[in-house]
Amino acid sequence: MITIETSGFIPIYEQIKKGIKSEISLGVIKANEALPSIRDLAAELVVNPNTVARAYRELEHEGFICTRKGKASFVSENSSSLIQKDKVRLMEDVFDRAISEARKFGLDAAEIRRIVESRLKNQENRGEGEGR
Amino acid sequence: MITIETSGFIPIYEQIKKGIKSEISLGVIKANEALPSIRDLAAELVVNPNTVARAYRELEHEGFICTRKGKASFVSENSSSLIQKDKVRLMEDVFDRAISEARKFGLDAAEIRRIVESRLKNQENRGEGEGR
DNA sequence: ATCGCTGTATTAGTAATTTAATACAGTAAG
DNA sequence: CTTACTGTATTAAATTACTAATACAGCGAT
Repeated sequence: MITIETSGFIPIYEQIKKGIKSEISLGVIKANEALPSIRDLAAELVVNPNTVARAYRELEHEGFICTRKGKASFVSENSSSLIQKDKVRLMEDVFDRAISEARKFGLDAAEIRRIVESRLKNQENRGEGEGR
Repeated sequence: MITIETSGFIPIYEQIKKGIKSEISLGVIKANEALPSIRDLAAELVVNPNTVARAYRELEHEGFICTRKGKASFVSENSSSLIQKDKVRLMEDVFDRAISEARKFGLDAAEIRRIVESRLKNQENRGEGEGR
């Protein structure tokens, strides 16, 4: 289930893209399976169909899904390996950003490790599947 | 030195706010010292003065700096303790986001620790003071 | 062919960010 | 007082993301 954060600065179509990648990565949607239709997903997320369409269009352009007009959008055959590479890059990026932000505030490696540990524990206690 | 990322999704005034907080936190600007003038900083960052003014206005509203019209904006007397609290909150937020993103892709705590370690090492090797 | 679903495309409107050009007001030095 | 610097305020324009309404085109079942 994809969750949308309207309060942040991250565009909805980016959140949708990341959400789809996540679901492919987790095997919630498998290769050659159909994604939800643009209109359905838009209704579910309470978002404009065009916003979902943009996410799908970009995912197609990046090779993760392929689209057959009139039928549906499908997870690409080779999505697994693509996602795998993308996942590594994505995660490196995410933590690089977090760490360099911490560095900007003068935290050293030890303090960063401490925070990560504390947040890992904190999130474990608040139930597994909850995004927020 | 504050760096602005125009390619991202984060508003410039937010980046400036974070940059100032960082410099206060690091002691680059100390309590009761004057910040660069709005026009100077705008020229340095190649940004509109209004954008810097907005950052200053919000920082003042949050209590980090105080402004004397006709003179300059100064770092607040009690900025240290304020920043300290804000820093903790900010860092928790940053790593919460990173971790919950990782969780969305099915990474467990061990894998997250491994990535954090690898990125910490990676950034050490690429010189200390570099943001990117 | 018609109906109902799919994705696609176009156009227009709203909201937020940023830019731009000004004008105003306080401070300090000449 | 004049000059030159501070921050502040206002208004308009440009840009971008998102929303909204609508039309078009492909696919498949009836």
